Amino acid sequence: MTPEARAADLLTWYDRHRRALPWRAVAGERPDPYRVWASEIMLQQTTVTAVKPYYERFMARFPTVQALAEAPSEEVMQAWAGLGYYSRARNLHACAQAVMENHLGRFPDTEEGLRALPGIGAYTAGAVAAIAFDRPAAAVDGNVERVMTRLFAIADELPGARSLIREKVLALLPHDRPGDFAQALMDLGATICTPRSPACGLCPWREPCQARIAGMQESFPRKAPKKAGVTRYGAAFVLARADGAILLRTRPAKGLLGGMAEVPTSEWRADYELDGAAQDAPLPLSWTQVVEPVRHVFTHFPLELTVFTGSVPERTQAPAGMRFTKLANLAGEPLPSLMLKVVERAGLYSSKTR
DNA sequence: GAGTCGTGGCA
DNA sequence: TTGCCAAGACT
Repeated sequence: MTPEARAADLLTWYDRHRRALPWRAVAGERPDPYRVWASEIMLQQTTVTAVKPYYERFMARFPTVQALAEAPSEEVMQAWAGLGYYSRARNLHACAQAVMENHLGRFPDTEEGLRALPGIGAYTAGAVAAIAFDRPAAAVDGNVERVMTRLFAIADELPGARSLIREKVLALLPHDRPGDFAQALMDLGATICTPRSPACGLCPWREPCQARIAGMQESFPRKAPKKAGVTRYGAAFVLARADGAILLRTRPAKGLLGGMAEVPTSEWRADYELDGAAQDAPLPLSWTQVVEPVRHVFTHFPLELTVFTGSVPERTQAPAGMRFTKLANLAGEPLPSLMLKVVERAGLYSSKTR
């Protein structure tokens, strides 16, 4: 079977089974590059289910690349709060500004041009070029890696196998409908060629699939085992002022939770000693330890924060570099999920699902 | 190439 | 409950 015929089988399947997604143009209509790009950034390492509500709110709030570029960064971070990987939001904002300043408000329509923008790597450049501009580009994400390693029974471990996978995708690219081909490959991976219990019986590529023929579909792709991180510990201080405000500060722009809001905390270390926690408090006063600590799991380490609560009179001024925010205005702060958990554990706030 | 960087859902 | 991981980029 020729590569063209193989691609045609996938496109036929796609025409029947394509998912309707908020950022996806209806068949036959030209997608908005801004919306395609924004959705691709949000979808990096993030499930469709998690992205949907964020995407809708984000588009309502920042309808155009110009609106996004002109927005204050705190507002962008607030809109992203809870989605994770916050460098994406910082790069997203920087990218919008670069598009306005260097590209007259239009996204570049080539992989190379897109790849040069902040936050756009090999995958996203290919995806936007293909989906938004119908360029014959390979968009190799986790779905595509899974589909291709199975189709060709590629036993090399990831990420080493990426270049080979990319070659395989390029060899299959149809000269018409490359955008649909990219989306079809991802839909196939997301709905049929799933990590566990793939629905091979429904797959348009079940016959040529080398992994399925060997009965080994679930053993692809092969990945090196990742090592577990060491748990870190620390203290978090929830200070309530008599007027119903709590003490917050902004984290440094780069690094973990960069640019996001937090309650004051100690350092987070594997050997943190709770006995001396009072010395790490933002103010010297009578702190009350909450019995059950907040547990949170980051990608590379688990964290256990012991929460301390305290209260101060209404006239109290915030220490340098910190601020008091009314609980009623907490939703306007760029609080990551971890910090929402901390404030909830202190008994001061109850957040609905974001 | 390997480490950093979030979160929530699910088996 | 614990472990795994989802449309990756950057250093």
